[in-house]
This record gives sequence, C-alpha cells and structure tokens, in this order.
Amino acid sequence: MKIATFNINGIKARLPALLDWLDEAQPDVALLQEIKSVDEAFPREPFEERGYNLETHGQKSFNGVAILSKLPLEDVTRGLPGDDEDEQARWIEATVVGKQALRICGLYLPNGNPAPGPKYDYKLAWMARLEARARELLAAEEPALMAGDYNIIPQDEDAARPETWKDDALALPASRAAFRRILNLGFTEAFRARTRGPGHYSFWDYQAGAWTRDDGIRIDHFLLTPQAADLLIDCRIERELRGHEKPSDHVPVWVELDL
DNA sequence: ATGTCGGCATTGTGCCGA
Repeated sequence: MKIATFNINGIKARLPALLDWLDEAQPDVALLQEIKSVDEAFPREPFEERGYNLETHGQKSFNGVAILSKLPLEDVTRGLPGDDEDEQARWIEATVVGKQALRICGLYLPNGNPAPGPKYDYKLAWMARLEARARELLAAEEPALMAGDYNIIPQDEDAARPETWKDDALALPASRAAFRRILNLGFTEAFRARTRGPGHYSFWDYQAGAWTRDDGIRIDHFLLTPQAADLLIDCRIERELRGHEKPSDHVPVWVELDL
C-alpha cells in the first residue's frame, strides 16, 4: 500500500497539478493539508471519478485537511481532541479498511511564528494535545500512523541553512523537544528509518529562489506505531514535483507499507 | 535582491498567513 502526505497549499489553485500527480503516482491513500476550502466548496467530482473515497475537514480561507483513499474509509473523526474551543481545521482520522485495518491521522500542525507570542503558545498547546492522542494510538497496539505537515525541522541536518532557522518556531528547541517527546513514546519516523544524512527536504519557500538554490527544509513527516513500523517497506520524498508547473511549496512524502 | 504565493474582501489592490 502506497500512502502519501502532501501539503497542497490550496485545492482551488492546485487542482490541475494535484490531478496530474494522482494520475501519475496513483497513491492508494493521500493525506492532504492546507486545502483552504470549506467542505461544501471542495471539488469532489474529479476525485470520485478516479475511484477515490474522499473525507474533508475544511474551513474558510486557511488550514483544512482531507483524506483520499481507494479503499473504504471508516470511523472518520474530525478535529484534534483536547480543546473544544479550537476552531482550526488541522486534524482528520479514519480507518482504511483492507486485509488489515490501518488507522491514519492527517495533520497540519500550527506554524507558530512569530515566536514567542500567542501563535507559538498555540503551537505548543496543540503539540501537547497531539502527544495525548499519540499515547492513545500506541495503547491500541495496532497499525496506525500520523502524517502531515508537522511544521517541525527535527534537526539541523533537515535544513539547508540551519542557522537561518535558529529562532524560528519550526526549529526552536522547545518545538524540537515537543516533537521528540512524541517520537520517544515509541513512534518510528519513517523517513529517518530509511535514510540518514543531510540534503533531504520537503518544502522550499516560494521566495528568494529557494528551490533554485535548493534552500529547503524537511517538515513533512510520517510517524508510525510499532505495529505499522513492522510493515514499513520504504519512505521517500517526491522532490521532483517541486520543479513542475504551478507547484505547491511542499512536495509529497510517501510510505510504502506491506499491506 | 525587502525576491512569492493563495485566499479574501473588493472592482484594483492591500492585507493576512505561510
């Protein structure tokens, strides 16, 4: 089973490029972030025509997550538990029904800039709620994954120019520590389970020729429960897509699972 | 090189978020 996470930066702006990618890459499951659309305005037809089941959790203008799946989706839930006041659409879960069930969580973690400040406080509070949900997933002792735009540069080697990110919410020590606290519960970061060393990025800013200069960061991640890690065949970043026509500023990250 | 997008309110362009 091939599963991708992809921050598309707007479904309306990205629709042609997204459909081209789907036709070419044929993911079984795709977790989308930053759909920037309410559910009612999401263009469902081209995805359903291609045989995808579609579950969205959107809001006006910002954020928004979705799941595409060629296999049936069950037990869909929307919103990260732990704060009934939180209106931001950043979390969706579903069970992919195949030979063996797989629980998938799609997430768009808050950016958090500027730090310090209320946006950074929200990021850290959101990560504490994420940790709580992560503990529950582990306790279930079943194949499950949490994937998406984490807005976390885990280590300096995950940035082309780490010094420029030193005071940024994506790389501050408290951000990295919160990410590690979740990892250290017992998750496998799929990309680092397969590939070591610098030079691997999933995001290049639209500004300042970042793509041309390969000035990227790795912020889109797959975290696997032990039972999902047992099934891991490969994890890769589809870097080439950043050079295509009208790209997102992120590229897809893939896992292949033995399912 | 203070360099780009996308969405929105709005109708020509400025603001926000990233």
